[in-house]
Parts: sequence; C-alpha cells; structure tokens
Amino acid sequence: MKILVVEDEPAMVELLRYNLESEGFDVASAPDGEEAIMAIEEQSPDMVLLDWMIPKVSGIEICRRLRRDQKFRNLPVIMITARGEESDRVRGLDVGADDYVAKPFSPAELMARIRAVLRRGNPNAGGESLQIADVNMDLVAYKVSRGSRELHLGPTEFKLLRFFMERPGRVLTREQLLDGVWGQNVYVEDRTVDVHIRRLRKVLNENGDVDLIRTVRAVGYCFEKA
Amino acid sequence: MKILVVEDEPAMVELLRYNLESEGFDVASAPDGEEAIMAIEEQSPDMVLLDWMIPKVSGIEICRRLRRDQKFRNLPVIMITARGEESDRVRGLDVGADDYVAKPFSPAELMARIRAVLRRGNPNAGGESLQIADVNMDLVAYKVSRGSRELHLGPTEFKLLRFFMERPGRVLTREQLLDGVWGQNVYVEDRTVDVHIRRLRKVLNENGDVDLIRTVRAVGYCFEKA
DNA sequence: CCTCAGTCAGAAAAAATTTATAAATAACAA
DNA sequence: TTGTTATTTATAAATTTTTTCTGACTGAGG
Repeated sequence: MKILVVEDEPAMVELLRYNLESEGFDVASAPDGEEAIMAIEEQSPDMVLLDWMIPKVSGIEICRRLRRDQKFRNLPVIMITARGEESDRVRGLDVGADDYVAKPFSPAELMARIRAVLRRGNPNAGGESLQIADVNMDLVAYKVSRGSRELHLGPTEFKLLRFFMERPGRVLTREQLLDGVWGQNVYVEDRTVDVHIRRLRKVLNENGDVDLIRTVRAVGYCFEKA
Repeated sequence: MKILVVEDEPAMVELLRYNLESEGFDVASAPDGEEAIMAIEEQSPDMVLLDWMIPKVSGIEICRRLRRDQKFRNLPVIMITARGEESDRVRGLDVGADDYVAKPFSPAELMARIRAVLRRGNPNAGGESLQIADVNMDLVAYKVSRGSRELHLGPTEFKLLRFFMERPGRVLTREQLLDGVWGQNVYVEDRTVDVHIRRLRKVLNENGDVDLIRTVRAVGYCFEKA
C-alpha cells in the first residue's frame, strides 16, 4: 500500500513518513504540485495526502485534475492544510477530496482517517471470497469453483479471474488487464491477454456452461455480473 | 436519495431535516438504536447520519453491525456526536464510519461531507451512462438498450451513437461525425456515414419504434432530444 | 519430466468501407 | 399545380480491413 505525501515542509514530510511507515505503508513524497503530478503518474500510489498550499500547482487544482481524469478518478485523496476555515473545508470536500484534515492534526486521527478512506476504496478487502454468478473464488485457499465443480487454474489465470471478479460488469481493456494482472512495467504482447482469456474460458466452461466472459470488440473483455 | 437521521433530540432532527431537504434529499428519522435498525431494513436509505449517544443501541454498535452485514457493508455512515475527543474520533472511524462530525457542527460543512461521502459511494454517477428518450447507454459495461430491449452494436455504431447522445438535439454534419467518431486524420467517404447511420437506425428501431435520428437534408443528422 | 507463460501464425469471425443503384426530395419551369 | 431535372440520401451487396480465436511451439523453472 503506497501513499504519496505532497507537502513542501520537510519537517512535516518526515513526521508523516514516520507515522505512515509505522503503520506499514510505503511512502513516497513530492515537494510541489508539478512533481506530485509526475509522481502520481509514475508511481501510481494507492492514496495521496495532499497539502493545500504547495508551490507551482495548488493542492486544490491537483485534486480537481485527478477527479477529471478517468484513470485517477477513484484515487483516494486526503487534503491536509493549515486553513481551518469552514468555507475552506467545504471547498476541499466539494472539489473531490475524500477527506479533509486541518493542521495541526493528531497523527492518530489522521491514521484513522487514512484507514477509513482506504477501507472504503476497497470494499472487497477483508472479504475472503468472491462470488459472481455461480463462480466462487476462495482467496484464502486459492481455490476456484463453478457450481460444484472445482477448477484448476494456473497462477496467471487465477489473477486474471480475480481481477475480473473484483470488477464485475466492467469492460476492461487489454491495457488495463495487463496493468492490473501482469503489473505496470511488464512488457508483454496484447495478444497474450487473448490467449489467457481463452485458457480461462476453457476451464470455466468445461461443461456446457454459458460463457461469462464477454468479448467487446475493439475494446476488451467483461466478466458478466449476472 | 434518502437519508436516515438517527438522533434522539427532536430539535436536532428538525435542524438536520431542514438542511437536508433544502439540498433535495428525502429524510427519514429514527429516535433510537432499535428503530434505526428497523428503519434501515425497511426503508433502505442511501446514507445514515448516526448520533453516537442514542438510547437502546449505541451509534457505535449500529455502525459495527452494519459493517459486519454483507447487505449493508457499503451503506455510507456519518457519525455525529458531542464527543470531540481525538480518541473518540479515531474510534468512530475505525469502527467503520465513513466520516465523523463533532457537535456543534456547521450545516454547510456537514452537507459538504455528505456530498463527499455520497460521491465516493457512487463512482458511477460521474457520467458513466447516457440516457436520451428511452435509449440508455452504459459506458462501463458497453451495453445499449432501448426500452427493455438490449441492442447489439458494432464498435463504430457504438461510438457514433455515443457521439450523438452526448449532443442530443444538435444537427451534426457528416464532417463533424467523421471527425468526432472516426478521428480527424482519417480519410473515408461521406457515404460511409450514411451506411452507419442506416445500421444504427436498423438496430435502434428493430421493433416499430419511432426513428430518433432525423435526417436534415443537405446538412447532416440529428439525434432527437425528446 | 511436467506445468505454465509467452509468442506466433494461420483460420475464422466480425465489422468497416466502397460501390452501385434506387429512392426521396428540392428546385424550377411550364 | 404538374412534370422534369438535379441533388441528396437510402439501401443492398461486394470487397477489404480489422480484430479475435485457436492450436502449436518454445523455453523457463520446479
């Protein structure tokens, strides 16, 4: 779980880094708005702690941009700032921040808010199994079954199916699948996805079961919800 | 959008009701924990404003129960309470509340927090589907339906319809359509647009439905608003 | 060995574009 | 109005292109 701290005061960065690392998070930091934007693109953190008053591009502006960008729309953002005025708080939240913490803040409360925001973003976390239609994936035992039939999946097929089942009903592009299943800086061909889709289908539909994976031509694939 | 207010002081309920209704929410209320639980089951609100100190079953306990219940795991909860101590705030958030507001609070800030929490819960709200007349386009699942009938569109028809539905009631020239749907440096004949319009019409009006695409002679086509 | 990931290449399927022709509409003159 | 003509759009069929499917092959690693 990586958290990007966007803050220009080194002392504050260190305070946050210390607390976050104690909670087991990876921490990256950026001292100003421009670097923040680059860091978000490059490191794809799981959450951003964003100071309002930072050089170059303001926190508010960054937040607005993230919310407009399809790719980062759901990236959790907590705004941190010295401005405690109510109107500022309202503005911070309305611009799309997930939460708002005023300086000076208590580290324990900030950590609680971080946990709360992350818990929301990942409502599946904590769940030990996924169930879509008649397909069940046991994330603890790493076993998958369709109906009463146990399925044997290779590691990649497993991750692929999991990625699908965490996003049922969504059409996912090959690029999204490669990023999510293979990892972001892995170079493999687009066609590789096709092949694994085929293998997954083969196992999933061994009996005459209906195909739950829908091909959306020129876009990608979708695991059907119902 | 229905919000359940769980609060035992009538004056506070009225204050909240007034503010919420001004923002266009439906409001239900429950004076204690037991009634709250029933109200959640029966009315299935979209969000709960939960006072910590209420009779019978405490707010904390209700929150805990909701978080354990598969059915209500994702129901947004904002805790409201007189207790402003940091340890209480941490506890409120860690028990699974989506946000925490201490009394006395400013109505404007509470409303901003409500909007923020609802926005999160509904990441689909931000233009993930288009609806014009009885035609619905789901941009996440890539599914199009007219009335209750599902339609099958090829990639180009899909993009074309999307382009139209994003600009209902506007007459679009073939050139505009080619730029918008095909891309700006693609050379294809004008007639190609006609062909795709025809295919789109065919699918859209398979039943005896009225044609929503109006031909504007010597200009182009228009997707009718109503 | 055995399993599995990745690549490739040809087959198959689906969809896009062009072409040719028919139909519709507008413009205009009688 | 009524024909006539020119222009524009509709439609089906043919062709081409794009995209996906599929089986087979290779090599890595247990």
